[in-house]
Amino acid sequence: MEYDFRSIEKKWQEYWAANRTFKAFEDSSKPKYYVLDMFPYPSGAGLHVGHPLGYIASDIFSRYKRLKGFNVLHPMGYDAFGLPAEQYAIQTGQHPEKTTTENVARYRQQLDRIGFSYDWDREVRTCDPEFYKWTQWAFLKMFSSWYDPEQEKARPIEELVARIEKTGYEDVTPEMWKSASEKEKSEILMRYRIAYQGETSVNWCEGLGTVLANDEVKDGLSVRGGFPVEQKKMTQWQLRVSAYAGRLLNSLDKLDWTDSLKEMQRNWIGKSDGTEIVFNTECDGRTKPVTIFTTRVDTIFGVTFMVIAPESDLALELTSSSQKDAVEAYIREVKKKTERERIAETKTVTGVFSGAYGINPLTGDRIPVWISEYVLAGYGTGAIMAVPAHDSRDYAFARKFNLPIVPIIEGCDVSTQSFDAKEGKMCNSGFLNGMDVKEAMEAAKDYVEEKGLGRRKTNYRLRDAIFSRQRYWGEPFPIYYKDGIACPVPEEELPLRLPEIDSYKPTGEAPLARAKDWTYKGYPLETSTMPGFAGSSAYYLRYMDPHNGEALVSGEADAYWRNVDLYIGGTEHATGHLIYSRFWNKFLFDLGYVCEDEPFRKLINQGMIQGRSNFVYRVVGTNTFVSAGLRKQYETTEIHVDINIVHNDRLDLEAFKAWRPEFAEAEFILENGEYVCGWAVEKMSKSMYNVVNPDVVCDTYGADTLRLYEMFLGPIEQSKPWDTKGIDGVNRFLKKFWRLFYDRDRFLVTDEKASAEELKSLHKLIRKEQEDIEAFSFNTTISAFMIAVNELTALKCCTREILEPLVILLSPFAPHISEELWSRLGHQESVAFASFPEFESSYVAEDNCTYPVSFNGRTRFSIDMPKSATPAEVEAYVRGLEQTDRYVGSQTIVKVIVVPGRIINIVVK
RNA sequence: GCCUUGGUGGUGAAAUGGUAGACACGAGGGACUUAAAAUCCCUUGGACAGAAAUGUCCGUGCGGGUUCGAUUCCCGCCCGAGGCACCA
Repeated sequence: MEYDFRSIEKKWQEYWAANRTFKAFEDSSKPKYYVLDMFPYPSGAGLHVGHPLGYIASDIFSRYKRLKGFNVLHPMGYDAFGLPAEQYAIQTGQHPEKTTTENVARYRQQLDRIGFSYDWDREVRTCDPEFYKWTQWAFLKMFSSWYDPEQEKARPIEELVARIEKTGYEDVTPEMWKSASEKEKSEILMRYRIAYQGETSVNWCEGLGTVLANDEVKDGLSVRGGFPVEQKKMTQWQLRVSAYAGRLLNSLDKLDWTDSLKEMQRNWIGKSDGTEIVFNTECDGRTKPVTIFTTRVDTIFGVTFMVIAPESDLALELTSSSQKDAVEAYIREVKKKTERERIAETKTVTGVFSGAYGINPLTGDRIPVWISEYVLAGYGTGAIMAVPAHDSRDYAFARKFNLPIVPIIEGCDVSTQSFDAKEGKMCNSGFLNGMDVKEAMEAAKDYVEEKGLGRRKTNYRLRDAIFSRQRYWGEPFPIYYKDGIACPVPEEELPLRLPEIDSYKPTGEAPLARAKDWTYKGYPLETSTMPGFAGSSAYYLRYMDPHNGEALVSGEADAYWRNVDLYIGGTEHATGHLIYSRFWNKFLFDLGYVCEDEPFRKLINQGMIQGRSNFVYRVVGTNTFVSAGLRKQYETTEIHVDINIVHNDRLDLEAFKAWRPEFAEAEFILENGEYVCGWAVEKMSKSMYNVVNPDVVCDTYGADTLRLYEMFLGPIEQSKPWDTKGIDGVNRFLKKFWRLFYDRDRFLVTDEKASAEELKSLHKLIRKEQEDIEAFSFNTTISAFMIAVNELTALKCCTREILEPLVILLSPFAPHISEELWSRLGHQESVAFASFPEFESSYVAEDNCTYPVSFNGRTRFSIDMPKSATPAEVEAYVRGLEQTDRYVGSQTIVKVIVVPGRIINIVVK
């Protein structure tokens, strides 16, 4: 009986589905383990071989953990709201729900063919009202909470109201509150709510007709669609993510994520410790204190001017009547630029003098105030003190506008560039003179605080997330407007279902504004919808308790599953989803809805699988194609050819002729009787004919081969091109594995005792597999498997004692063939319920081993010693050779270095 | 510019201070077969010497350093990938 993967895989996939083999229960007798994949967006193109890379790795780990006695939660779902479905709806008029449902069905079919151990009873879809009910619920919780900086956590907004009524809060006094109208009260609270509405400069994308979050914009273009993005002041719903900046930064330390990813988040959060300090300014005889932020107060004696951001309200306030026209013209100029232009022009220095002067609070110097776009309104206070001698941006500005440059560090040369380094001795700096820069940085901060001129301040670059989108295919906001006041739709009324609309075409207004009766109790409902990251921010919690109608997750389910132990997905979510999820989770943690303050303990980023395109070379002006090796002799054009008609870079000529009508009469110039195609690594895409569908691999080789091959390709974290060159190797391995059990129709397995050598092979493998899986080095595990199977084949091993554990060991990697052989070994239950075999070192230990002996690193001869010999014993033996051995005897031994079981080196004079 | 990564045969890669290239692909040779497929065996980093067994030298992007010994650790450069980019 040959290894017939087709029938085997079909049989076991049906068995797993029918028996709910991988259904997870809350079982407190076992330790839990939660393995999660980043759920896919179900696009129309279907799954390609890149998607399953991470899914296979997580599935292997899940199955391994089950064998190790853990109760494993391994769910899957779909991130189903979002722009592509809506764009498609605009083009075709089809309801996004219809295309989404179709795409989901296709994804499911493709996923099932690969044999994943998902508990499909826990599937979630973000566009399902029963799911987005909880997205809306979380939003309402954020709406009715504020961030208490003293307790450093979110609290119900009622507590803030109580506090204002009693003692006042910040600049709101109890009297003000008492006399405030409903509308004014609403406006005051909006300044504190975690989910709030506020005017801000937003990324407006005309092409998509919506605003976008910072992580949805790259190089001034929208990530989806690549349309230009401009800055616009608009009133939008926002999430106060910035309040959590410090906590998001600090708890990174305890996460088991890669350093590069943590670093990306640290940069994105962008903490900087500095000082806020007040400069008095005067303008047309009026004075006004202006607070600036700096990380280098120590350079305050080198300040020669100040700069205000053009978007800042201060810009016009500090403009003198004589400079009014110039400043207004400059601000208009700046506003006109798109984000992309501003990025492109970062090297050009622009600015205008405001007409105002500031007073240096330490020196009393009178310095000019300028306005320039290199200062950002959204960071710090939107105003800076400029120290051209020690800041490269200030330096460029001072050079351009001929402002003085005063160095304050001894011996530095600022004739061609600024001296930014934090080293040297201070000079020209009053009481700081003679101090080391590092010392001066602290001394200056202390001084400013003591004199009451300013205070230490930590700033973050992380901005609040803009949460509304003027689109259709997203979660509606459970907010209605009563006399212009935003009011929450009561929780009991959730989900607030997405209404039907006649047409998806953008008309400049939000699509929901066209929906009939989009009202609550006669009041108009919010017409924006939530962004893509809303639904993906807490989905991992929903998997714990997916059918609960009363809560996002019950206290019991949450207390048992806690958080995700292993999360696998791409790095592209580093500054989006992975920040928002952490924020969302911390918020729910603050209110006591979840018991862990971080959602994902360990995170692995799988690399991208790129496409490997093939080319044929058409001789210009003919229908003749020349093989790649000979193309230099002709003038040719390169044409992408469908990789499905190329094998190992050799073109299937007949298939090529049949591929396109225009190639039916094609002629070929061959090398060695074959047509060799050129190749290149490119993004996997339809237009380059390099997309590999996993179904095709499953058809030709089987799912087990696909799984093994994707893992054998190299380390999971690494990006690499898809290349089926080596796939025959793992396929051969599976056939060999099968032949350990079957010689044609003869079942070979016996109950004989295993030999010492066979046991050694097995136990070496057990140890290696355990170590490698824990370290996520699946490619080396598979290598170890190949070695073991080759050894056992050579030994003609056929004992149950060896083969039974071997099947268990293979099952995480190639579950179908393992199930089949497991049942043929006479087991009634799935191999998933077996236990991982125990490693016993006694089988592996060798009696003797050979030490290569080298002198000063050069190998001379070898000695045989028992493996159990200690380094001291080996050394004593070698020194004993001094009398008899011609090498050792002729030299003076200085030192003998022994590494157990490996190598011995003798240092001689 | 800054941060994070990575650079090893024809190819994917292994080895994280101790015999570099495990394992696999591809290639070449052989066995079985009428033939093909499948399967199995041998060779396969480079150079040199030898009839052969075998031996010697070189070799992990480049240049230094630490060490008895470096792909691995340190310093400086070159190249590729990813991220951030007027954040004061």
